[in-house]
Amino acid sequence: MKRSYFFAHITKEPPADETSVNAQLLVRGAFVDKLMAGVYSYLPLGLRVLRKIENIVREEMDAIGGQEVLMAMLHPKTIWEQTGGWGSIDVLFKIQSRTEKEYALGQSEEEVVTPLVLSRMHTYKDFPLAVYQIHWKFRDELRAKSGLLRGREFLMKDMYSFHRDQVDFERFYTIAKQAYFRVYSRLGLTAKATEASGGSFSTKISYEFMVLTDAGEDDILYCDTCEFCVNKEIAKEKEGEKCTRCGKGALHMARASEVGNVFDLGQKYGKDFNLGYTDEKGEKQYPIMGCYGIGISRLLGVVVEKFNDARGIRWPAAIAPFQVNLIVLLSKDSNESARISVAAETLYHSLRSAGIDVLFDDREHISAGEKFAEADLIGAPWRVVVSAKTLAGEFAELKARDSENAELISLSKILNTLAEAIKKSTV
RNA sequence: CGGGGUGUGGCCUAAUGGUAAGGCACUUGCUUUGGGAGCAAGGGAUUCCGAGUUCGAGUCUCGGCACCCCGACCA
Repeated sequence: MKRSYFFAHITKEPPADETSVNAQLLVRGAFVDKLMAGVYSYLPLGLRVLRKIENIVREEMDAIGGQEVLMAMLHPKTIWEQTGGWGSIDVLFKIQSRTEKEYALGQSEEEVVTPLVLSRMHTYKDFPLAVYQIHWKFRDELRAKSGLLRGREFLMKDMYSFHRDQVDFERFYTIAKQAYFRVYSRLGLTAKATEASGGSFSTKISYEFMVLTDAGEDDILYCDTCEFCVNKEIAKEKEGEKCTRCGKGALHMARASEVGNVFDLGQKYGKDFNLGYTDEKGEKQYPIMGCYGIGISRLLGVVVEKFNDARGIRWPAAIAPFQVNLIVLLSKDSNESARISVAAETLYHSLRSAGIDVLFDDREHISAGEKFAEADLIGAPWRVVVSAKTLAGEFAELKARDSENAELISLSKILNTLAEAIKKSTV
C-alpha cells in the first residue's frame, strides 16, 4: 500500500478525551475512530490488525474441529423470554420497532445457536459438534471504559459445543483450552486460565483466560510455581499464602484483562428450548453444552497496552497491520530523486510480490523526521529506508521497531533478509 | 446508577464579565529533504445545547446532553 494513497490521517497530539494508552495510540495512529463511548469504527489500519487477529483465532478454532457459522445479531424477544434472559440480563440491549415489537441485540448467542443446532441434531450419532462465529456483540454497559477494553459494541469469537455427556464436554474443554493458549501465544501474549464464577446463569465454575496488564479490570491470584490461578472475586486464598494445589509455590496478586472464557452450560439451553436427541435406548436426552468466547477487539486493545513505548505501538509481527514500513527519502537534486524513487519502487514491488505486507511511504515533501515518527507510531516491526545515502553503496537501511540500531543491507539481499525475519517471528 | 472532572476552528490549547488568541493540520507561492523543516500570504468558530443574571457571558447561575476518571455493575 502506498502511503500517498492510504486512508490514514495520523495526528501529533493524542485526543483529549481518551486517557487509556490503547485508545490514545489507536486514535492518534488512525487505527480507529470513536463514534461514542465504547463504540469505535475501524479504519484501514485498525481493520488490518483486527482481521489478522480474527484469522489466527479462526485457524485455531478450525484446527480443533470448530465449524464457522454467522448468526443473526438482531434477535426476537421470544427466544430471550424462553431462557429467562429478557428479564434477568441487565446488559441485554433491547430495542423497539415502530410497530412496538421488541427485539434484542446479540450479547452472546445461546438463544440463537441452541435451536439452530439442536433442531437439526436428532440422534446421539450426530454428537459431538462445535460451531463458532466471529461477530459483533452488544452489551448495555453502564460504563464503557479503557478504549477498546470495555465497549458497548465489540467483536467476539463465540463457540458453542454440544456433547452427549459431561465426560465428552471435559474432553473438548481440554482441547479448546490448548487452542486458546495457542491463540494467545501467537499474539505474543501470555494468558492464565483462571477459575471464576459461572455468572448469573450457571452455578458451575467457569474459566477466564487472563492476560496480566495494569490496564485490565480484574484482580487474580496466581501461583508462581504451578498453573493455579483464581479470580479474586471467588478466591478463598489470600496473597502471600502457600499454594494449596501444588503445596510449593506462593500466591501472587495481579491485575489482568479477561481475553477469553469458557462456560459449562450444562443442559440448561436444551431444556429451555425443549430440544434434545434420542440415545441408543430410544430415550430423549438433553445435551451438555459449552460456550467459549474470545474478545477479538479487546485483544487488539490489550496487545497495544502490552506492546508500546514513548514513540508508539510495537506490533507483534503476526498481527502488525504492515510487516514492513518502506520509506523513501528524496533529495534536492531531481535526477538523483528520480533514481532513488525508482530504486524504492522496485523494492516495493519485489516485497509485495513476495507476499510481504508493506506500507510504502512514497510521499514527496514530507520530512524524514515526520516519516520516521509516523513509522514508529504505526508500529510495523521493520522499517526499511531507501535514500541517497543508502543507495551510494547499493544498500537499503533496515531497522527493527524494537531496536535502536539500523543496519545497511545490500539491495540484492534485503528481500531475503526480511522474508526470513518475518518467518522467524510469525511462527 | 452514585461521586468527581471536562466541553472553545478538523486536532491540542489560551483568553479579570468587555473586539475569541496561538500551535498543529489545511490552501497558495518560494525554499527545504536522515528524527514531527523555514519564510510569506490565506481560508476556517453560532465557544456542546437551552434558559437566566448583566449595559455586556467563552467566563457567573440553573437545566439538559456528551466525554473522561473513581466506585457499583459486568453473559
